[in-house]
Amino acid sequence: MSDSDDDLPLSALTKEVSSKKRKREQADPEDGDDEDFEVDKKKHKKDKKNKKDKKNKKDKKHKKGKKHKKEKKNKHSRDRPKSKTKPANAKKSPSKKKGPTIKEMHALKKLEMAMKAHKWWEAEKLNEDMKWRTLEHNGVMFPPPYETHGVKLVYDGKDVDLTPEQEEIATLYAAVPLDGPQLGDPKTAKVFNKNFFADFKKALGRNHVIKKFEFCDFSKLRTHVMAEREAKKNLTKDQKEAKKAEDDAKRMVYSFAFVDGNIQKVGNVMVEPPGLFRGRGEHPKTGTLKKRVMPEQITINIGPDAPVPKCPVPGHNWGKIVHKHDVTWLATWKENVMDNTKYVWLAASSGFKGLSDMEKYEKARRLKKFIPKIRKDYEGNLVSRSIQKKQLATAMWVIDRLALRVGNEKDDDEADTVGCCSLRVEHITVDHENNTLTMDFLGKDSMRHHQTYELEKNYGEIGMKILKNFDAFCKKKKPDTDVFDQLDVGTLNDHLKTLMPGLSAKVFRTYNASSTLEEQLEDLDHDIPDQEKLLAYNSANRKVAILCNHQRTVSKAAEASLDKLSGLVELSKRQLEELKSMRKRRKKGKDVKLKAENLTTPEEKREQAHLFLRQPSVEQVEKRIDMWLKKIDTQELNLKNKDDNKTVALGTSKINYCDPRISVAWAKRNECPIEKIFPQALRDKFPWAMNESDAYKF
DNA sequence: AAAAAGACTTAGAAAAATTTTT
DNA sequence: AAAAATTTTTCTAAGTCTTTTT
Repeated sequence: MSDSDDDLPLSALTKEVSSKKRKREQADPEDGDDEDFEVDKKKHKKDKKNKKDKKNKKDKKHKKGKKHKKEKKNKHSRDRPKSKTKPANAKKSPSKKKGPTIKEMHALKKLEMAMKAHKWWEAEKLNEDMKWRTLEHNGVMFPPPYETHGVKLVYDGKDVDLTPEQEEIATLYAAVPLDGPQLGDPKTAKVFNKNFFADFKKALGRNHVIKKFEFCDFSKLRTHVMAEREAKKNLTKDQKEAKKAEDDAKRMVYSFAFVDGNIQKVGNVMVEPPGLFRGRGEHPKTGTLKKRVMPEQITINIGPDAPVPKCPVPGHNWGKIVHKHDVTWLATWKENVMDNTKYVWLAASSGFKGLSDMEKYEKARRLKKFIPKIRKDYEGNLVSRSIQKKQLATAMWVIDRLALRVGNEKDDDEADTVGCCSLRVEHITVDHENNTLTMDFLGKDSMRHHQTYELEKNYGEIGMKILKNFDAFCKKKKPDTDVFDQLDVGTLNDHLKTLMPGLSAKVFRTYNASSTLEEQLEDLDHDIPDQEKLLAYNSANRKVAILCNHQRTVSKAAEASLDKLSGLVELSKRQLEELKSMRKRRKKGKDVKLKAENLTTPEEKREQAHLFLRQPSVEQVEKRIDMWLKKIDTQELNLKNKDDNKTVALGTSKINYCDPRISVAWAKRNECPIEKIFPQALRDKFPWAMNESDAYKF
């Protein structure tokens, strides 16, 4: 967007975009179907008339928006830092200068307000399989073309000249970290290198000097990639800001769509750039070249009356234009590695995403009401004479009580991971002595699920039936055969539908997570610090994350910081001991070691923090002992918290599983500011939940 | 009926932004 | 002011489940 329209109102802003579009000429789609093309032509004829209609609509909307804006403003001045509401002042002071210029800020601010003004969750619903009436957007952004750098790949000790295409692939390889999840693990690295080299060779063509991966030396390229990264990091603050502003400006054009006349944020604006496929775990295709996506591969979904955006790649055009009212994507293409369909969607804050999210939580609440009936259903069938029924019942118990995913079948060219229905005998251990069931398998994203369940202790008679069933299902079977050989996901979900309309296996996880959060969130003293409220919230959140097996790998940095912290605790404890002996000495009137005068390094200062400058009284020493006891307490608590959290990812359940109204209600009841527990993105994602009453029950 | 395609949600890693410590 | 630590956002892979095709 050019500078000139930064200060225009929203209606004018969009008009400007549209008029740009109108000027553009739509070239013939290569093999686009005739029907679609017809519509485009018609649209061009109608364009002028449409413009008028649109303008009227927008103006109306704008007025309506204003009313909301006022309400918003009041609200915002309360919960937003001053610096954001007063950009005019902040702008002048050089220290506070950040993000877009004030002009751009105005435009963005307006867009933001317009988006927030539209309460899509209160709007009238369209009929069942229609997601939109009108849809306008500016297409998708493409990654910039590759720029060659001329740094050489060394083969068998000699520099090799590569074409730009070849150089690009080699450089992509050089960017893969040697200690990362792909190349850091010898087993994965082997597959990665094999797949990469197969594609690299294809790009090199026949009879190229490069024949063997082992003779390729990427170190020059690697150094180059590192240097570029470093250079980027070392830009001055101003340079970084300028670059960010420039990138944002380019992105801006593509960042918004109009759905039924309402402005909405687009999610993944840019088509995925070329790269080396980084599958998780032992993925057979890891390292495969993910090719650059050309406009001809892209299908655009847009309203039949909306102007078709111009393809931004010179000399190219969109593959196809469609007007599918029953889907929510703006663009789609086929990715070459797994042959999967990729989409451009609206952002999480949009009505498209939000509406179905709301429905998801309502469905989970409905399940809560149905759960007694459902349990009755499967508990009876746990002892059915039909193996099929028994397996179905047992699987339902696993999904209900252990919160496992359903476990669809997977292809041979995917990582070998499982869920409930695809569990194999090798994943199960039944312990008849303790009456426990141990599951050890790789789940989604190849995350290990390793749990021992105390079936008798925690689930009594039902638990014993489950144990017996697992034993029976695994007996006399090879380790690599399915536990539930008589059951498939389709059958299971079909059965669930008979128990509750619209029910499927995944709803259990939502229900389970949300009700666990509600159970675990206790009401607190209002006058404790926010920090402690947050801790309480996180501990409830952690229970949910553990239930759902949401994990993260401990980064090196996290490991180091933990070590450092435990070092600090050790130090404090040593100092405490020293203080105690100091007390003894002072009681006997003996002198104690004093703090050195000229402590320079931080370590020295820390080491001697407990010492005094002159001989202390016994009382003074005792006071300090108390201080140190408290200090150790906080440090140990802090350490324990971090340690408990290090392998657990709290975010996933917050974003995807926990009904946000539970959190909002809790925050209200406990006078905990919502931004302590929901960062901006979450507040934007759940606007429909932000005003929930404090009495909300899931 | 089975397989494949399609559309959408869910997921952890990595990058970027922000806050805290030095 | 720089660096380190921590939090938040972005990216895209990997699931679920429904619909369409064979």
